[in-house]
Formats: sequence, C-alpha cells, structure tokens
Amino acid sequence: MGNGDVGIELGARVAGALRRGLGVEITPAEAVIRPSTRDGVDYQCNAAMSLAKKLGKPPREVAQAIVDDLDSADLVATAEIAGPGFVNIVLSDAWLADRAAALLGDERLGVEPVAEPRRYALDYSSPNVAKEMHVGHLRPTIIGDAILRLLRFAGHEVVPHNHLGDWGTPFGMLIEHLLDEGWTPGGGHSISDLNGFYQAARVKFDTDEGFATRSRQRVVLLQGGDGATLALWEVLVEQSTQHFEKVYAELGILLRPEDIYGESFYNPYLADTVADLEAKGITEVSDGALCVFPPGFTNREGDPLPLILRKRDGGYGYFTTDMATVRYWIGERDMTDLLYVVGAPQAQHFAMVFAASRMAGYLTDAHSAVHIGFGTILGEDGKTIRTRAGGTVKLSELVSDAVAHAAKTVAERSSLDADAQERVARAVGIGALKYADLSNDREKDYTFSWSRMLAKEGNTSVYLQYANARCHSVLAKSGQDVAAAPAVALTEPAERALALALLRLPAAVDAAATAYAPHKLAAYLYEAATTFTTFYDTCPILKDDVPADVRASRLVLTKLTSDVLTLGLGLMGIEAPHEL
RNA sequence: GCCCCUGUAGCUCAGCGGAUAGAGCAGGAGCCUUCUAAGCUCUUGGCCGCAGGUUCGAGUCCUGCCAGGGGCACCA
Repeated sequence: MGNGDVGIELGARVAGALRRGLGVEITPAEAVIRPSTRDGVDYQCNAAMSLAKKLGKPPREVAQAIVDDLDSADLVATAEIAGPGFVNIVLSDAWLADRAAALLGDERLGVEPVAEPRRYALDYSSPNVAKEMHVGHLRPTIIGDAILRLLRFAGHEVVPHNHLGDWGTPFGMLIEHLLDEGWTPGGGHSISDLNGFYQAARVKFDTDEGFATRSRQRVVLLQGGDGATLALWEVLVEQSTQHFEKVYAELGILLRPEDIYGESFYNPYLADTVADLEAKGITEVSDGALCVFPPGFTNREGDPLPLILRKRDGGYGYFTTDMATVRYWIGERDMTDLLYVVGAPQAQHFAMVFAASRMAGYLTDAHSAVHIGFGTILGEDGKTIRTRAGGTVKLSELVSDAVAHAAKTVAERSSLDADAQERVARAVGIGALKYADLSNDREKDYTFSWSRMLAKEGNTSVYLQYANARCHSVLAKSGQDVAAAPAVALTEPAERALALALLRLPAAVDAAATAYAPHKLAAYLYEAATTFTTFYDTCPILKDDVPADVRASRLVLTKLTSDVLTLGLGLMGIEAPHEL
C-alpha cells in the first residue's frame, strides 16, 4: 500500500466492504469519505444514504453492512453508525503513527504523482512591452506561478509561456520615438523609465502630426518585416524583457526569457491559421470582416456575435492570435491541456476562442482548454487600487513596499543580524504579498490591505513561516538526527491531531491542483500550522522531564511539520526561512 | 436587452449534496523566571441576498427576482 491519501485508502476499504457485504461495486471516490467535524471522529463515510435508495434498503442497513464487512482492523479503530446512516471512523493510533513515521525522508511527503500525467501549456503573467509591470500584473503572475508549481509537483508536464503584448500599432510610435532619441541597435543604451518613454511617445503622437504620420508608416514597415525596423523593435523587447526579468527575480517567479511566446511569435502562423479555418468552411464574411460565428454568443441586438479573424482592413486582431495559439500548442507542441491565467473580463473571449477551436477540430475530446480567470484587486475603499495621486501602482514599487513594511516588523521582532534580517524581510514581505492573494479564491475580487497581509497575527504567510521557524529552532536545539530513528507514538490528543493533519497534505495538493485553486492548499497549510502550534504549546519536546522515546517521536512530528510547511509554501512560491 | 462572475458574523474570507455553517480580524476574559508571545486557551457574534423548486438531506443543484461588478463587431 502506497503513501496515498487517507480518504482514498478508506474509500477503497469501504468499496471492499460493500462488494463483500452487498455485492455492490463502487469506486473509492463514491464512498464519499470526508474528514469529520465531529469531536473525536477522524473521517466519516456518507455513502450509505445515497446507496440506500439505489439498493432499496434502509440507509442504516447499508451502513451496517459497511461496518460489518470493513476489513480494516489495521487502520480503523472504530467505525460506528450515527444519525441517518453516517459511518463515523476513528483511525487507529498505531496506524496513524506508522503512516506519519513513513513520511520521514519522503521528499514528496506522501503525495503520489498523478497516474496519468497531462501536458499543460500554461499562459500566465503576460505583461506589455514598453510598459512597466503594474499592480494589474500581480495576480496573473503569482497565481500562474503557483499553478505551475502545483501541477508540476502533482506530476504533470507543464510548459509555461508568457504571452507578451509585443506587437501592434503602438510600436510604430515607439520605434519612431526611439529613432528621435538617437537609438541604434546595439548602441548600448538602456531605458531606465519605460513608462516615461511610452508617455513621451504618446504625447508626440497626439500633438505632432508629422510624428503620427511617420509612426503609422513605421507600423507598416514593422508588419512588413523591414529589417531595420525589426532591429529597433527588438531593442524595445530586449529592454522590456530585462525589466520583466528583474521583477520576476524579485518576486521569485519561475518565468524565464525562453518562456516568452509573445503576440509576435504567432505572427507567422496567422495567415495560415486563417486559411485553414476558411478551408474548413466555418468562416463567413460579415461587414467586410472574416468571421467565425460560434453558436450561443449574441451581441446587444441579439444577433450572432462574431469571432473576427481578419478585420475589414485586412489586419489581424487578438482573436486571430489566440486561434493560432491554440493551433500551435496543440498541433505543434502536442499539449493536452491549455490553461490561460487571464482576468475574468476575458471570459467570453476565451469561451468563443475555445468554441471556435472545437468547431475547427483544433481541440478534441482529448483536450481541455481552461480560462483560469481571476477577480480584480481592490483597494481598501473597495475601488480599483491606485496610487494616492490616482496613477497606476508599479509592481516593482509594490514589491519594495512589501519588503519595507516587513523589514519594520522584522527589526522589532528578530534578533538576527542585519544581513539575515534583510533576507527574512524579503521572504516575509514577498510571502505576505503572495499569500494574501493565493489564500483567497482567485475568481473573486480581492481586497488589498497591507495591514492585513502583514499582520502579526492571524491567517498570514508569516504565521506559517513562524510555525516553521519554531520547528527549526527546536530541531536545531535537539542536536539529534531525526531521520535516524523514525519512531512515532501518539498518546496526547495534540500529537494525534498533528499526525492526522500532516497526512492530509496529498488531499490538499490534489484539490488545489485539479481545481487550479491555490487557496485550497493555503487553507490546509494554515490548519496544519495551527494544529502544530497547539501541539507545540501542550507537548514539551526538549524539556528535561520528557522521556527519550517521547522526545524522539515529537521531534519526528516537528520535522514533518516543517517539511509539510516548507513544501506547501514552496508550491505557492513562498520561502520558508529557518529563522525569523 | 442578453450573457458571465459575486452576494455567508461588524470587517476580510473558507465551506467537497450530508449531522448543530467554520476561520482570521475587530470586541470580552485569561496565559510568558520554562523548546521563538509574529504564539496559545476560553468567549460574544449568522433568516448563508430574497422567493419558489429538486432531494431522505440544499450555503452547495435548478428556476425567478433583488443588489454589486464585468462583458457584449474590427483596441488587445
């Protein structure tokens, strides 16, 4: 028996009991095993009620059959029928202890890789070239990064790609501005202020007719593949990429320059994709534009809503790019699943792209395409977050603010030296920024609050980091190699509760990964951490009067807690320092 | 007008068709000569937006309302 989830294990036992007792076949999942909220009950089985109807027997009779034929003396201490037909299950202390002990040294901490790995293409972050990353990029970046880590750890293959906004009409004016500023490719310049550069170009475009004309001509040159123009365009991309790299490095984001598949990347595929869709006969010309009309989408007037492949002027829009994107990742890269971490307002857009992709056969039943939407970040006044001056909040400033806020508290609390405090402040500040976001359901709008995310109490990343630091403190002081003697004995309720909590990691990872919902992992980690602090408070470990075997057992639980917290935080892209 | 998302404690949020709906913050009462008090224990606080329906069982599924947000043809 492997180190899978306890619920699955119990489900398999219940399924066995029903097969033996009533000749009924169910899957472990259909056993409806849930952690119980009842005092003194670990898990409950809710299968009897729903099965009763199908079998034409009273629910309690079905429950009785489960209890009678439950071949599980090794892991279940008691299984009792309660209420209308619940089966309350208490696990055996010895089994819990053995399972916990077996986790020691298991770098996956009981999480088995998925049986059937998928190949995911994950689109996230997606900033724009020639613009600084701002607060609007925070969520897609950290949510996408957490999903990348989660899916990879779950055992899937994931190719992240950064869909840069690196193409389109603004680049005419940006390139002209670059020329006006005396730029040459390879000239060793750098743009220190991307936003200032963009705004200066914009102002000239709006006020200087000659400049505007040159800009429009420049767009034509760019799209025509003019070598000199492309070289200048690459300067802009290069300068911007450097900026993105810096922000990603500060935030601890996994995206690398080689993960960039910007809009320009799909440019060579657009004409062919459009031709292919025309050849498949699913396009029609409407108002001069070449369109696909996926069923079920209507506009304000109730007329069918088009997905525009080629505009009246012959140009391509983002629909075309996204169709080409689907075709590329499925057709050329052989992905099975496409994930897009993009704001909720794009829901209809993606629904149409996916629908059209299925019409075209780009997506089949073997594929899935999911828009992983997320809500807006709101300020504490409930409105879109802005600077005091009403401007856009730069992401790099947000990150340094988070670290600066954290540094203040660290200075008050920590006894570490200045260098170590600086590292801790980064871990705490950036952890707070990420955890505040990832611990909320991503689909909802999220209220941004420094005071809440960096609070010294409550459900925050620092609480988890603090619990982990306490573990490390005890382990360091013990002077023992915990791995040498992985014997666990559970006598105190707090020890038992902790072991049980530690064994729930696989279920939490699975829930978070399958629903692309990092907050499910966050909720679990917080529960594990609170269970640990209760244990820490009630169960002395290194005190003189603690017997050696009890101490050894508690050290194992402490080590495992630290492992679980470190792994879990890591899956959210959050560091777990040994000391705070 | 149609479509999508959201409505759960004073605030911020969890909640997988299952039992008496949970956390954190804020409010109240305690706990540090003892392994990190960024902590712990106890406690106050709910017509789960409203109304129907399905079900043995609904915060959860369905329908209709109400409120907030978003989207709805050539910007991405």
